[in-house]
Amino acid sequence: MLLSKTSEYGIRAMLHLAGVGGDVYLPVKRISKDLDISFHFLTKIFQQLTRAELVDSYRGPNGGVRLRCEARSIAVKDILVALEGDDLFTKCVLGLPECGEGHPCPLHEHWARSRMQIETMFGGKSLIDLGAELRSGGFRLRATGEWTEPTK
Amino acid sequence: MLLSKTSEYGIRAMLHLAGVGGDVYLPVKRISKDLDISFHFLTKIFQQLTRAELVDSYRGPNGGVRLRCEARSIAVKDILVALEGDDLFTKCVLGLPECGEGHPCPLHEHWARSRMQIETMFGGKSLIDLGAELRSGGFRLRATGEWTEPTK
DNA sequence: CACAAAAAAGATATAAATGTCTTAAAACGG
DNA sequence: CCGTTTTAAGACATTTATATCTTTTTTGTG
Ligand code: FES
Ligand code: FES
Repeated sequence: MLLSKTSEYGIRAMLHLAGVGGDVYLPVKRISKDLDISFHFLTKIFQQLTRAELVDSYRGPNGGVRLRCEARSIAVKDILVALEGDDLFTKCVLGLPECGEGHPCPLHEHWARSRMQIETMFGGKSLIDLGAELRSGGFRLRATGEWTEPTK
Repeated sequence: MLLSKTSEYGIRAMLHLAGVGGDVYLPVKRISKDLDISFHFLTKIFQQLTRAELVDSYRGPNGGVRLRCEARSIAVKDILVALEGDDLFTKCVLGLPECGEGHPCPLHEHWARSRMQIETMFGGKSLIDLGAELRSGGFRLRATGEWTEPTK
């Protein structure tokens, strides 16, 4: 309910890249196998992330995708904004137009606070940091099995 | 992105009922006009809420729907759970099965905390209280125009 | 009983999200 | 220059969410 499949897959894939780290290109095919996500669907998602300049892509043998060097401090929030826009961080929880103090819905005050906490949660930690935690072990990015650096 | 239209409409309609208060039945037709929501769609939503025993319904002239007397302390969270299940309050933010400390995703610790704050936010205030605030004025439940008690 | 009001239920239509398949373009290696 | 690997792009299929329309059942009123 909270996030779309597109966002879920996108975040998982980006965290996978963050775990690998470095400046090597990882083929989308590889990622889709490692994380058990539909290859073609994931391709579309990475096309969006490439256009949003969060990843570099390169074609041909030894090609693939990797985190952008220039934007290594990107957070999960940036992925969400690139894939879905910033609705989650700006819109009225009841779907009313122009959320603001001017004409609040009955939940506005409460939601505005929650919304900020969510924004901090998604925005507070960089992919770099999350990638390091991932390498330190004990986390997963797919249904079963702990995360491990992809071999080859 | 956060809530479905079903949930948005359902919450708005229930808050409208809470604002009216009392034990009078309000026709769905009336609510749909007051809040500018598709009548037939809203009907389906109230059928769910009736089955979930959050509202009483009554057919025929002077019929309609009203908040259940027995469940006057219901919160927005109860509406959400009735209409969409408790995924928002239990599931992994990345969509992985069996969210828990046992096999956490990289966001688990962060999300688990946010999730609890969201649950508190939606669960903390009763519809009764929100209805009273609504009557005190200054809030809206539709695109434009402050909320007012429906006449007739 | 006849009629109108209203929820309940069912059928259908439309739009959006998700998923799959095919072709094209870029890059590399012989 | 040819074949392979890879992203990019486009076309299509399936499923789910949203929306509308029609029919049935219950209830009250005259
Ligand atoms: S107006 Fe509804 S959350 Fe701001
Ligand atoms: S496992 Fe992902 S939020 Fe708990």
